[in-house]
Amino acid sequence: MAAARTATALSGSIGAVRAAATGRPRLEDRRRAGDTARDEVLDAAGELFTTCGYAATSTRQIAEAVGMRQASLYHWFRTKDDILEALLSGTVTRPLAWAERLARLPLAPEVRLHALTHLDCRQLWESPWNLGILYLLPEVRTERFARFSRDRDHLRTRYRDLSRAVVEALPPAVPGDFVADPDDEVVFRLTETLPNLRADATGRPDQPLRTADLGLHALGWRGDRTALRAASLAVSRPLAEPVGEDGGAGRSTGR
Amino acid sequence: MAAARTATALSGSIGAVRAAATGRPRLEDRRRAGDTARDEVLDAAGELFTTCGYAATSTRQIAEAVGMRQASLYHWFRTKDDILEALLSGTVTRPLAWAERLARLPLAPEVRLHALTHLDCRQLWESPWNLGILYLLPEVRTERFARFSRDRDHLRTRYRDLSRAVVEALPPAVPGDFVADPDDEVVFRLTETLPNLRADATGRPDQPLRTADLGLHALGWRGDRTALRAASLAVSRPLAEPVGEDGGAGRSTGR
DNA sequence: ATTATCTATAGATCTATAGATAATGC
DNA sequence: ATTATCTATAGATCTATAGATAATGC
Repeated sequence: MAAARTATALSGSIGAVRAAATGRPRLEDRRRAGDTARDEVLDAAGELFTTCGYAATSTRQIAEAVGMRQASLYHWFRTKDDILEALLSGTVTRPLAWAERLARLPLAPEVRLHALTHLDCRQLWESPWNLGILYLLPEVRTERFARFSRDRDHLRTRYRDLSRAVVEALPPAVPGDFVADPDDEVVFRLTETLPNLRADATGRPDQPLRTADLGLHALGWRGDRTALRAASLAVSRPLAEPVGEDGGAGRSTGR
Repeated sequence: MAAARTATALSGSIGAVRAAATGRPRLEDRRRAGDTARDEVLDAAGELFTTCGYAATSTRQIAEAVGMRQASLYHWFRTKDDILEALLSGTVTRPLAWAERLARLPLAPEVRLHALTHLDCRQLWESPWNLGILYLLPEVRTERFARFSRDRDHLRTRYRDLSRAVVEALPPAVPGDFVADPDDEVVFRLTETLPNLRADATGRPDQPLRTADLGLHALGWRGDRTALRAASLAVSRPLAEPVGEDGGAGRSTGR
């Protein structure tokens, strides 16, 4: 409880006091976000993978960024792949849980979809590193990361189901209307572009909310936007919390 | 003219007869699309970079895929980076040229935008390899590829200018309408998702046309879609041709 | 003479393992 | 005793260069 940290106050991202550590001490001071060494590694790897690329980042660079020796990484991860997988699956489990819970709440379909989009986009937009750009790494489509790919496919299906529900609830289309065949993938597609936007550093702070609006609009939904936003935000807040708030906490950086 | 190729009939992608080659002969037969050895290398690298990743692909693998020795690559490219840059800039010069020419044609803004989107998407969709997924490689945001990034920014600006012209020509918004502030980046964003769609092998064959429609719709344009398509296709056809048809020619493969 | 390939290799890395060591916990 | 680190290194690989060689062109 009283135990003072050897170095910076940076234990956990929230400044909580860390218990005195067991094991041989590091040569260098702690400098990374995360309560465990494992989290520190993930933080450093997140930065390096998103800025320099996966294969282009060596385990030595990761270790240096953490402040430990290269070989010490292997106490926490069996292989380099495992580090990438941990990062990837960390981004998809939460949206999946959100989708599941939203599906069971008694809400209008457009509120469900809007809330999911908003939550998902906010995570992509505000997480410490722009992890979304890792999705398209060719390496990721390898058998090695099949589990992650499957999870992401599930998420896509959630989006599609919700989109269909919204489309079915729409008033019947005027014949000759522009979108006779609404594209039920458009919301997911727009969500997927957030990492691009963020990489190009073009975005404004409210991009997640805008994207959620835009998606529903592209789907053909034409209700009262203000009411929709309010309802969606009301559901989002309690949903976002309990899963753990490591995400938006720390830095605002994150090319 | 008569000169028979040593091996397969695969000289050029179109089966044209290649002149007898100067220089020491290869140990292995030709097997790649492309008239010059340089093009063969680009074809192989396109496949490997998009499926295995850039840094994860070694120059030896590229050479093997071409059927030459690793060191021979360096007769055509100074470094491995140069290969990636050639592939990248190959995808962006054409859309830029299209945008430039479209801007000078006397057309309604929505036709210009639709045509550009359609052409650009078709290239992304039909080129032998899914080169679009290379855009997000973290390596690409390095100083090394600044030229490409600048070109792509120009293209984005073209999209934005055209989008603004479309939005300005719209009938004045009904107050309280969903999109009071149309997002003039949405068309470019949707175009950017084509590589994702293609990577996930979800798409239908008319995806480029659908995306062009979808973009205008998301922008708030509500005209006669059939007429728009027809006008856009009419402009697209002559524009697409003269730049050279290496793109859509060859295989239909291309994870 | 020019060109496009070849063989051989230097020098730099990179991942992962083996085993030693310096803390705490019991 | 357990844990988290350290040092040292094996073995594989990778990029790029130097220089030889086998064709065509003049």
